[in-house]
Amino acid sequence: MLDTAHITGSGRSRPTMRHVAALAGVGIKTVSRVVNAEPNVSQETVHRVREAIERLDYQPDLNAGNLKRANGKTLTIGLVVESVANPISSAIHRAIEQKAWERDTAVFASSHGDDPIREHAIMQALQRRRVDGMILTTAGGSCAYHAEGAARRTPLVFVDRASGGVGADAVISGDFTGAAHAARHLLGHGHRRIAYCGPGDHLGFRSARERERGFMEELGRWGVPTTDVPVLQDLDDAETAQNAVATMVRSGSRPTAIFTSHGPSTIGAIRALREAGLHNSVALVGFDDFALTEILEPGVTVVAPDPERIGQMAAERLFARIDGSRAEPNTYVVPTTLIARGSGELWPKIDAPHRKGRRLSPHGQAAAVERQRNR
Amino acid sequence: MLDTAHITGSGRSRPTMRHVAALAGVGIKTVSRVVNAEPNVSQETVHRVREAIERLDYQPDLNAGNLKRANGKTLTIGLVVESVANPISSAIHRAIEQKAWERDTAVFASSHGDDPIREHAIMQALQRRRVDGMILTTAGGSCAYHAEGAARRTPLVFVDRASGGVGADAVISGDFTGAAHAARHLLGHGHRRIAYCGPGDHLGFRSARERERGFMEELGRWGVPTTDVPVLQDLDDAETAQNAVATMVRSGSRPTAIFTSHGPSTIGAIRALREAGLHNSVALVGFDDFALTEILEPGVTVVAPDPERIGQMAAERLFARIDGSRAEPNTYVVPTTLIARGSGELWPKIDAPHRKGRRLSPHGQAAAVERQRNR
DNA sequence: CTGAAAGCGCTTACAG
DNA sequence: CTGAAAGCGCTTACAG
Repeated sequence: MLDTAHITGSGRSRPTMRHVAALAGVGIKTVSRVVNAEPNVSQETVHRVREAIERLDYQPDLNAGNLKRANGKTLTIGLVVESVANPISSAIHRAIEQKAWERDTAVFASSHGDDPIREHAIMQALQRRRVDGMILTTAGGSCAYHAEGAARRTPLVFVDRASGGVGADAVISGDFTGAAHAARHLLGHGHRRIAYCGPGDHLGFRSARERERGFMEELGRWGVPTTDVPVLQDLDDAETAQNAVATMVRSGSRPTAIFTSHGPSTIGAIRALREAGLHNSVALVGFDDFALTEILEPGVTVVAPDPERIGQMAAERLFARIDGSRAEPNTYVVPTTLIARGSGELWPKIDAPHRKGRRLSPHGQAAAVERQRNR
Repeated sequence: MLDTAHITGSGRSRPTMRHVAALAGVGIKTVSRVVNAEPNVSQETVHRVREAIERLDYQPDLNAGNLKRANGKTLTIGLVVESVANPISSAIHRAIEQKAWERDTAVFASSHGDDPIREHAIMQALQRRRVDGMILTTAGGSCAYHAEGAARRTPLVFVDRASGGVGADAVISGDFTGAAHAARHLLGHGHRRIAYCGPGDHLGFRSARERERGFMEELGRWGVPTTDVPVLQDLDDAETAQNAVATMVRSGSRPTAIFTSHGPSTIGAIRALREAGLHNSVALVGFDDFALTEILEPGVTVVAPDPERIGQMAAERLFARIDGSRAEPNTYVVPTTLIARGSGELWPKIDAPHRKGRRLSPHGQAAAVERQRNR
């Protein structure tokens, strides 16, 4: 008997192609043709089959279809990030999803919370689900070899954080160039004593190191010796950053400007400067952008990454691989944008021998939001 | 021949249970037992099979397994929201994903951009993929009947926006109560002339209307006639809101306080008040919370929803349905929290006959962040 | 403790 | 233009 609908207990069982075929009075192959819009079916048959599909509210089972389908594709991909709630990750997600939608591909999204074990478990699960490919912001750690293994079978693209030696494409922000741009911007506004504040690199991410390098090398080019740079490291969250910056600005050798190399340290620095009443005296440029920074006084000058572009490119690279590309794995760098909002355009107020007597520039007025592309 | 690995062109084909069985010298059912940790396999056999799995790097195909599996579950669910990049949605997503992970369930996430057509297409696609259930922030529109149809076959829970008449569970914010709380807060600080600013409800969302109702009714209870309330509607984005509020505060009958009923209108109001130099004179309470509101001066008092809790509850409801619950569909309301940061604690500076001569309360000093649970 | 047969809902490769 | 047979990689229901 075909009609098992009324004997299965839990919510009538779904109709299958055979139900449709029986109702339309055709073979299942004909139903398959209609469902997949294949040619060589008479108008009238198409019509009858469509009617049966409608009547039964038939929905083809994609998973069953994939099982024998020639190309072996499931039209699904997996996205694995630290947290899907992170603003940058979710912007990346949105962009990837759009590209995927254009290819009828669905996106599994999940968070590993920087736990390499969980990252590995998630990737295993995705492979068991036979995703066509994966996009990964890796938790790093010492489990890179897992990714290596995965990449052998399933196309893999790294986003936002580098591939850590795994032979796969990666799409990341221009950390080095962006940080150098920030340094140049502050140097150009007369600062020579500029503090570096950033997170630790205990997770082994390249980003933090690259930002520090970019910052330091630019200072070096302008003749500022590294030993003259106050460095606050391991500021992993806003509170730690706030305390550290507060201590620093209270000290004798207060910097005239601060570069913060990630969001939390920027927020901490903003708070510390406000609390000390120095937010209009000590210049600040932060890496990473966030909401409301333009409402503060002064507005916060930032080096903004471009998560939409990162997501787009990652999706493009992944789909190219899925389509069979055998090109050498490459790392793609998406340029950042320096957005001047005021805090980064303050001229040194104290200890500025090289620009003695120079006053605040008009940019210090905060309102002008000029955008400069970094090269 | 079993070993087709070296003859398939595109990246050696994956090993199957039969490959493992052949290598271990057992039947495929035995491999199946080991993979699924079923009992009644000798220690030694388990060991041999495990070794073969390891050697071949075998990964069971979950989709194939699901095909005949008794319970018919795929251990996947779908999340459909306006945009996965929206902070509230992504926080909800994170919470859902956590609950799902505990059940070995993977989450498809996608955005409909408030397009009902796309919403429908996404839900269709999810059903073809045989998700066990769906969580939906609906685009509304007139396509509610689609959701109705979907809910008949696949468990469905609405989040963040109400179900619009579809007989399904919903988990939403306490819009009415939260807005009433905001009104009460401002009334309690001496305000009687309080403006309402919010988005239009052209999309048919209940939230906007509920927030307006909650606000108005509370005013009514305090003896403020509705006709005395300046109302700015259709402020769908920050820019529109900024212009409208700017015009309003320049007018003769400026309100002493403003309630903004969603994020963009709050941002617009903040900008307009700052531009007019009134941010320390006109009180402001906004619905929805966002980053950095505590750094502004004064800090922005908000009625904050609880997306984590919303996501958790939505997942709990969905999984209960998936597990067979036949309870009456219900709408669950997650309470909001009023976070006092300064802007909502300003006392009226002009036109405050009922509290003549009363000065700024100490709360007006901004720093104190007191949290009050609304009832 | 173990495995051969049947079948999940489709697609493929054919034969009419 | 159409459909019967075989098979995708597993699980189920049995029989040993």
